[in-house]
Amino acid sequence: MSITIKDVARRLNLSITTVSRAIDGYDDVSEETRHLVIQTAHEMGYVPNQAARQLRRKRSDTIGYILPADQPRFSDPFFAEFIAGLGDEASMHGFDLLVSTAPPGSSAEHQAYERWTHGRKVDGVVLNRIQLNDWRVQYLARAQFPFVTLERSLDSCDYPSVEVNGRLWFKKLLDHLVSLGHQRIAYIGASPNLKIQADRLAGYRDGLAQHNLAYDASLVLEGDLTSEGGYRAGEHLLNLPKPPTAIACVDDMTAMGVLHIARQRGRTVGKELAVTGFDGIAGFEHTQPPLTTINQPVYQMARCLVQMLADQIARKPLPEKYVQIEPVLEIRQSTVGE
Amino acid sequence: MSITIKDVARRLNLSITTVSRAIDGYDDVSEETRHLVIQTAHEMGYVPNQAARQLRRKRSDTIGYILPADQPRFSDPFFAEFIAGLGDEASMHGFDLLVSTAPPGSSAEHQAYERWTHGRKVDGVVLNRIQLNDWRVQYLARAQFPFVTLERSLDSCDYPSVEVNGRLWFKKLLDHLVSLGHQRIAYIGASPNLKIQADRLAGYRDGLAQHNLAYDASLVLEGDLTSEGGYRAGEHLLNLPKPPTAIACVDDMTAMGVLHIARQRGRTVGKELAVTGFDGIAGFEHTQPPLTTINQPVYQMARCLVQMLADQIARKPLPEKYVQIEPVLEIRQSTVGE
DNA sequence: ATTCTATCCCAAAACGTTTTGGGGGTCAAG
DNA sequence: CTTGACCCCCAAAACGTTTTGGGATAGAAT
Repeated sequence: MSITIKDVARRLNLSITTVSRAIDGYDDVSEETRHLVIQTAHEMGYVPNQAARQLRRKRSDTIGYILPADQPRFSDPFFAEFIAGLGDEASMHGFDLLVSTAPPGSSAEHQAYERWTHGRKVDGVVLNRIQLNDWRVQYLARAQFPFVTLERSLDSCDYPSVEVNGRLWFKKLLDHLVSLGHQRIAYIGASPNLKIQADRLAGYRDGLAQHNLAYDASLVLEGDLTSEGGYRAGEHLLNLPKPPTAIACVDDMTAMGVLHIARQRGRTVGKELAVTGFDGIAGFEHTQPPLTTINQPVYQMARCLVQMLADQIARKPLPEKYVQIEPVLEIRQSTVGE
Repeated sequence: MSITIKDVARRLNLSITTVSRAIDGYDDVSEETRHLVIQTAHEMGYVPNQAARQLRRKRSDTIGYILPADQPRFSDPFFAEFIAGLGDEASMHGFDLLVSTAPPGSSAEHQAYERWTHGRKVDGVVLNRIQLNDWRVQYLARAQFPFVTLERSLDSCDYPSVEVNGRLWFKKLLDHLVSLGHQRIAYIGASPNLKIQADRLAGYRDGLAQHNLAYDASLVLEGDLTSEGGYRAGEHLLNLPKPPTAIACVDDMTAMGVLHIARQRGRTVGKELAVTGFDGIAGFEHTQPPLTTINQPVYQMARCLVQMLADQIARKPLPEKYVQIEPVLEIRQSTVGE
C-alpha cells in the first residue's frame, strides 16, 4: 500500500493534524517542524491520497471536457489544439483535465455530465459546439455548476464565454469571394441547431445581400463538420447543371472534403472554383491548394476559457464575462490561386 | 448540497447499507426493496459521490494519459484521433480519461505521474512517444502500477504494448523510393532517444543497404516531429550544393513542413522531389500534394491499448501482451505525382 | 420445543484526508 | 501570584461511500 499521512506522523511522533497543516502551509506550526515534516514526507515518498482530499475538501481540482466525437476516425486537429490549450492552462491553475468522448446529444453524454456534476468528479466544465438552445447550458446553469463555453447559446443565462463573431467574419469571406468576381456562391453548413451554423449562415446571407446577390436555396447544403460531409455536399454541388463557382464552407474540415472531391473531378481549385474554410487550423496551410480561411487562435481561446473557469470556481470576480476574439482573414491559393 | 445515500436511506426508512447494496446489485436484498430503492434514488436525483466511492473502493475508475505537448500551438491530428480512441474505449469499460499536458522529460511530467500513481488519482496510464530507455516505464514497472505503451522501450520489463514494426515499414518506403529511381534519399528524423526514431532510422538504413546505396550522414537530419522542424530541416537539405531527390520523413507532421518549404522554393513535389511521411493521419490525404505515407489505424490502436489496460487493471489474464499492428503503404502524388 | 436454513436487513468500521475547537506550555505585564 | 497573549501542537469530527460481520424473523426439519 501507499504511504499515508499517518505513516509520516508516526515516524515523526507528530499528530496527523500537524503534518497536514505543516504541508499545507498554515502558520500555526513552527518553521522548524514544517521543514522537518516536508523533508521527511518527501523522503518517504508521501503523496496525498486524492480521493480522501477531494472528499474532505469538497472539490476535485479537476475540470471536465467532453469531446464531441461522433465518428470513429475522429481526427479534427482543432481539438488537438483545443485540448492542449485546456490542459496547459488547467495545470497552470493546479487543475487536472478530465476528458470524455460522447456523440453530441447521446444519452452517454447526459450521463457523463450528471456523473461529473452531481458526483462532484469535476469542479467545472468547458463546453463547445454550442447549440442555439443548449440543454447543457440550461442544465448547468440550473444546477449552479461552474461552466464556460466557446460560442454562446441563445439561452438567457449568465455565464462566461469566449466567442468569435462568426457572422461578421463569415461575411468578410463573402466580400472576398465577391471581390474576385464570384456570383454563384454555395454554402456548406452544419446542423441547423448549432450556434456556429446559425452565425455563419447569417454571415453568408449578409454577404449575399450586401452585394445584391439572390439567396439560392439549392446552393445551401448541410454537412456535418467532417471532411466526409464536405465531400458528399461538394459532390452534390458539382453535379448541379449549373454548379457554383465558389463554395464557402462552415469549417476547415468540411472544406477539406470539398477540395478532395474537386480534385477527383479534375477541377483545379483556385480562381475558377474557389473554396473557403473557417477555423484556421495550424497545419492546414499545407492543403491542396492552401486554404483561404478565417484563422482563429484556438490555443489562446482554450486557455482563456480555462482562465475564466478557474476564476469562477474560485469565486473570483471575472474581469470580463464575455470575451470576443479577433481572428484573421487568411487569403491563400484556394481562392486566388493560379 | 447534493443528495447523498443518507438522504435516500432516510426517505425509505432503510439503512444506508441496504441502499448501497441494493444499488450495487447484491443478492441479499429483496427484489421488492431493490426496485423501490433504485426508483427512489433516481427520483431524488441521487448520484454517488465519486470521491467517497474512490476512497472506499481504492480505485478511481479513471485512466491517465499525458499529451506530449511541447509547444503552444500543438495541433498534431494524430493525437485528436488517439484521444478519441482512448476515450471511446475507456467509457466502454466504465473508465474516465484524465489528460494532462506536459513537455516530455519536464519536471511537470514527473510530478504528474507521481501525483497520479501514488495519489491514486488514476488506476492505470497509457504511454506513447516511448524512449529507448524510458524512465516512465521503469518507474511504473517498479511501482507495479498498471500501464500500457504504444511502441516498446528497450527496458527489460514485462508490460503490454501495441506496436507497428517501424523498421520494416520504413524500409518499404525506401523500397518504393528506390523503385522510382531515387539515389539520393535524405532522412529527417526525431530525437535519437525516441523508439520510433531508432526504428525508422534503422529501416532507412536497411533500405539503403539493400539497394547498395551509401549512407551519407549529411543527408540525415534531426527534426522534432513538428511541421516547423520539418520546415527547417527541409530548408537545410534544399540549400545543399547537391540536394537530395527524395526526403523520407519520420512522421507526417515533419513531411508537412517539408512540403511547405518545397513549395516556397518553387520545387514541385512529386517525381522530381519525392517526399514521404509516416502515420497516415486521416485528412492528410489532402495535403499539397497528397502525401505518400504509412497508414496506421491510430483509432484502433488506441482502443486496443485501453482494452489491454482495462484487463490489466481488472487482473484478467491478457490474451496477448504484445500486439503487432499491420499498417498500409499509401502511395500518393508526393512520390508519384505530376 | 429445539435447531437449522434462508432471507432480508443493519450498525459500525474503514478509507485518508482536512477542519474544528481547543490545550498545554512560556513569557511578559499587571 | 495571577492574567493574558502567544506559540505550537493535537484529539476528534467530518466528508460519503463500501465492506464486514453479524442479527432478526419465519418457516422447515429434527
